Amino acid sequence: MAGESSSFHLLEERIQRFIWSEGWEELRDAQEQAIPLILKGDCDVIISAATAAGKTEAAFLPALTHLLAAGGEGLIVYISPLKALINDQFGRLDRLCEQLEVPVWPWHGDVSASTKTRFLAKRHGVLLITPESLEALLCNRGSSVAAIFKHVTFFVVDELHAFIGSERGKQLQSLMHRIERALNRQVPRVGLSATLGDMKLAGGFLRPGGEPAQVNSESAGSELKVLVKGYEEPLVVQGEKDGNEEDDEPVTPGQIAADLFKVLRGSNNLVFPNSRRQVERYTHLLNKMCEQRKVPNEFWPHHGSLSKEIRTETEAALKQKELPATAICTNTLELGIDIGAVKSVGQIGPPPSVASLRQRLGRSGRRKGEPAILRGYSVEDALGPNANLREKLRLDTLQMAAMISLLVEKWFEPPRVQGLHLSTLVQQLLSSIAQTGGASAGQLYALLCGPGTPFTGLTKQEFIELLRHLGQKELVVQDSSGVLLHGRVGEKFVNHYSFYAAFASEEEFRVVAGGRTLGTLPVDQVLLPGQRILFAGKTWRVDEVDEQQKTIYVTRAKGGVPPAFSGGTGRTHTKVRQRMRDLLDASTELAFLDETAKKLVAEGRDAYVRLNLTTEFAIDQGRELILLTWLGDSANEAIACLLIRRGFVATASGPGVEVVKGDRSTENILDALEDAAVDDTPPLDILLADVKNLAREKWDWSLPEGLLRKAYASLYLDLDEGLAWVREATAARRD
DNA sequence: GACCTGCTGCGGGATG
Repeated sequence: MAGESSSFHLLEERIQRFIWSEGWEELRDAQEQAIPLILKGDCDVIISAATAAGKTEAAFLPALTHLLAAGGEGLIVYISPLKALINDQFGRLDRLCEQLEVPVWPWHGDVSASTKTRFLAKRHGVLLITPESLEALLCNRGSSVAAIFKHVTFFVVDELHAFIGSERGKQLQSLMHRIERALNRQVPRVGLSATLGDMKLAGGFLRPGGEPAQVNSESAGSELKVLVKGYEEPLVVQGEKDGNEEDDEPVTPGQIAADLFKVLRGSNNLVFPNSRRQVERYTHLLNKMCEQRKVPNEFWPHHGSLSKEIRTETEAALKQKELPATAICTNTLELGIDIGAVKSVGQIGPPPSVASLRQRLGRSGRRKGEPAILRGYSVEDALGPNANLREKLRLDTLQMAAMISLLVEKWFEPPRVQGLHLSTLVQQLLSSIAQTGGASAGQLYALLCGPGTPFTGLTKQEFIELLRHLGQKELVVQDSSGVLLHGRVGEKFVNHYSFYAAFASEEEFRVVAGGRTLGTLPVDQVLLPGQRILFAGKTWRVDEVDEQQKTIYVTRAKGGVPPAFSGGTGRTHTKVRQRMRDLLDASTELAFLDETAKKLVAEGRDAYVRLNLTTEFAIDQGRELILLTWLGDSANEAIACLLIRRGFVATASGPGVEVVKGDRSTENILDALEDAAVDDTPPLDILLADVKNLAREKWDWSLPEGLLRKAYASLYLDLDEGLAWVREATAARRD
């Protein structure tokens, strides 16, 4: 190592000795690159490297060297999205830091108050903390913030991609910013991630307006093996049931479980079936198979609704080396908690995104010379006389194939940094008032919305409008000298511990039909009267949405035909949809598909040709017209809004937009599209005037309508892309 | 027909 590594010699002597004693043969590429950059302690750095490529060491070896060179009284603040990750990192760092005589302080909700008190007395070393705990520190110890963080030398943000695009990410930006403002100096920020689609965008997230130094360590091109198996769920013929409940169960999960049992036993693996319900179903099937064959169980469940004990048990089964273990899990096992390497990753149904698939696959093939193995399972319904467009085109299988082909090309979705997250601005305003004991509107605007701040771009006029609105809601009040304080309601929120999280716990609408509650529905879809929803196995028409009572009133829709597209998982990017269309349009063989999956793709291609989809984009389905755009969800939703504004009932749905025809013809709808194409781009207040239920984030309920529309559009609508499609599509029609 | 994350201060009582 001494001869080849230049960075090794830059490290503090005791750190060098630690590396020798660990028996590391060489520094990893990311570490070699990052050490000289971080060592200087004067710039932001973003490190993108594969899982287990030693990213945390790449940050900490030089950061600790820098800290020791400055006399050892400095503080490194490491911020993690998970408590479990803090516990893991504490174990890894504490051994090294003990030899350096640098204290390591874990700080999250499960950490004892005595540890926290001891840190507050010492204030140096390495602090491992969550955004929520940091928020609590700023809120409750506002007057000491400058003293507590006086000697901070670095912010290290782990799993950066897990923060981008969410309220929590905006909160993190704001917390680091507020500490810097309290100190009146910049603190170098180091961001770590395995999955950043666009380093420039991620850099702008790490520091608004910033351009950090980049360390991009491509994984040494470890080989990827992929096999996708197709399955066809037979049609249930009406009248054939004999009352035996077993007959109602789909048959493909049993077939898939049998395959998993056969190929996964004897090794460690992860299987992602995309929902908690499916996790339960597959774990149950696999446990039964182990039992029937009188072999020890090797299959363990892991998802967010399971108790901590059960989750820990599954993690322990994966970690121990004596017996093989496979976890059936949701994305709880996507982030970097320590479960060791796995042989293969199973994916049942299309993954939520290419980035997520890549993150999942990062758990496999981590040892030198071993390939990463992906086993995909794709299920389609057998085609009957009533098959809808989605089924005919075999869209799930196409999406799986498109995502894998993009993964192989090393493409994945860029981080979604465009969201304004004004919900979090409300939280940060209330928290800043707690921190300072009160502040003027001008001070708060400069702190949170000025140049280089997390909420830059909000005009002073909009800010005043927001403050007025918060005043009406009694979240803030202004005293006679103009200082803003907590209002009666604001006080209540801030003084409860639930205030520290920037994200809301799941909120659901009740679905009511004729005075009877059918159940609850999570609020993640635009709803307006006239829309049809699928719920409890039946189709309904939405009559009224009561946002105060959080209730959706529905009546049975005639016919009972389920919607042609029923929305997918996650938000699908335009690039994925275009790849799906390219695959339908081509005849190339996809080598990673088995015979059944190939047959399914061939059927999709046949339907694509038969329906003339090479040239036609408007597909008449009788009750609805489907506009097949092959765009991402944000563009489709923008197109739906353009039509809603012109009096239609339209919904973004899968690769297109579904428009209810009612008493209007296909020509009427296409005429409206043409009008939208030639008109000026409508302002949001007009575009979203009739759309209800825009509130998505924790504090959205407290925003004035105009800002709520702006916040919603920033995250969910791509009007430019939608309009570009409308113009192109209607131009083709005129020709 | 998705999924995930997080949480303080204080008072009362027991124990060393």
